[in-house]
Amino acid sequence: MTGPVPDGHRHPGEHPHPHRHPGPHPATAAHPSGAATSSDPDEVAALVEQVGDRLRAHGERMTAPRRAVLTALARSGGHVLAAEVVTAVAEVDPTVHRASVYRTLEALSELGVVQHLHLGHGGTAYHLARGGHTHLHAQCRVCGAVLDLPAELLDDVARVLASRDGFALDPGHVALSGTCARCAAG
Amino acid sequence: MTGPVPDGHRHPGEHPHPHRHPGPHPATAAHPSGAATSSDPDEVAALVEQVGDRLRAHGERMTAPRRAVLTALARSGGHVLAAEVVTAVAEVDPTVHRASVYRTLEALSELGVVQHLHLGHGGTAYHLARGGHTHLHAQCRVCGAVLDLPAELLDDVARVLASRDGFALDPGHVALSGTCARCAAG
DNA sequence: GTTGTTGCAAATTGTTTGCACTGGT
DNA sequence: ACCAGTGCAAACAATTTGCAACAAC
Repeated sequence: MTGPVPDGHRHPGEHPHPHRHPGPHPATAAHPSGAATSSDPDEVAALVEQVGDRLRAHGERMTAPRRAVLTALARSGGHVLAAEVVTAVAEVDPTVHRASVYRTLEALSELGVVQHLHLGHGGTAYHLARGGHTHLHAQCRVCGAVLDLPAELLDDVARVLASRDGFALDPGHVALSGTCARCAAG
Repeated sequence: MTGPVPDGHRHPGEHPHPHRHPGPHPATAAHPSGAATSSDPDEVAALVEQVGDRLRAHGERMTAPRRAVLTALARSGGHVLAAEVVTAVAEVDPTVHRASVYRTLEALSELGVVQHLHLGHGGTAYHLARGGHTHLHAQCRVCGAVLDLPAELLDDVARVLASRDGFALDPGHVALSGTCARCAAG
C-alpha cells in the first residue's frame, strides 16, 4: 500500500517522525539526523532561488514545476521516493502535472542539483545534491527505513574495487540492504 | 534515453555476451568463476529434481512452471533479470504463463531455493541459492554489466554497521553501483 | 478428493511520449 | 519573438490479482 502519507500537509513542522514505527514497507525515509534540510520556509525559498540562478547559468529556465519540485525536495529534506515527490509537488502546486515532475527530476539530475539513489525494494529516491557532501544509505528490508551513513564507510571497499577490478565505486548510488535493529529485535 | 530494448522474444538464453560491447543495459551477468552453473543438462535436471524434493518436503508441489523456472535459472547460472527469466522460461516451456513465472519466483524465494538481488538500474535479478555460499555484486551504471565479488568484501562494513547501528547488513541483496574499468576508460 | 497452483485476462502501478500551447528569457 | 518546458492524455512496460479450471499429492 505504500503508506500514502509521505509527509503531511503544509509544512512538516519540526521533525515529522524521527523514529517512527514503520509498517510493512513504507520505504519512506525517516529524517536522518545530519540530513540538513530546511523546514524553514525562508531557507527553502533561498535554496530554490539559488538553484534558479544555477539553472539560468546553464541556459535552462526556472519554471513553476521546477520551483515546486525543488521546494518539495527542500522541505522533505531527506530522500524522497519518486512517487512521493509527485504527491509532495501536488501539495506545493496542484497545477503541476505528474509528467512534469518526472521530466523535472531528470532535468535537475542531469544538472546535478538533485541526485537519485536506488532503494532495494521501493524504487528510486531523490534528494537535493548536498555540495560534494554525499552520504550513504542503508535500508531495512523489513520496514523500509533508510539509515544515513557517513560517506567514508565504503572507502576501503572502494579502494579494493578500484585496484582489483578497476571499478569506480559510487557508494551513494544504491542503498545497502539489511535489517535494522528494531526489526531484528521485534 | 531509456533505450526501449525490452523487445522480448528473442535472445536465446545461452551465453549472451560474456565480455563484449555492452548495450544499453544488459545487466545480464557473465558467468562468474565460482558461480557454478550447470550448462550440463543432466546436472540441471538433477538440480531441479533435488529442489523438487525439497519443495515436497515443505508441503509444496512440484509443477511444470516451477520446473521450468528452476531449469531456466539453473541453465543461465548467473543472475537473471525478472524479464529474462520470463523469456528463458518461455523457451523451456512455452505453455507457462508469465504470471506464473512471477508467482513461482516469489514462492521459490520464500522457500529459499532462489534469491533475488536488486540491481540499481534495471530491476530485480534472481539466481538459485548457492548453499550459504553467497557472493556480492557490483553493477556498472553505464553498461549495466554485473561484477561478482567475494562475499568477504563487505565484512568490515557489516561489522561497523552492526556495532554502530545494530544494522544487520545483507551484502548480497543489492548490487553496489559504480563504473567498470571499460566504461571508465571509454 | 482436497487444495495448492495455474492460465487467462483485466486491473494496477509507475513512467514515458507526441503534440499543441504557454511562459521565461 | 523564440523556443525550452509544460499540460494533457494516451502509450507503455512491468507486475499483480480474481477466478474458474486443473493437477499434484
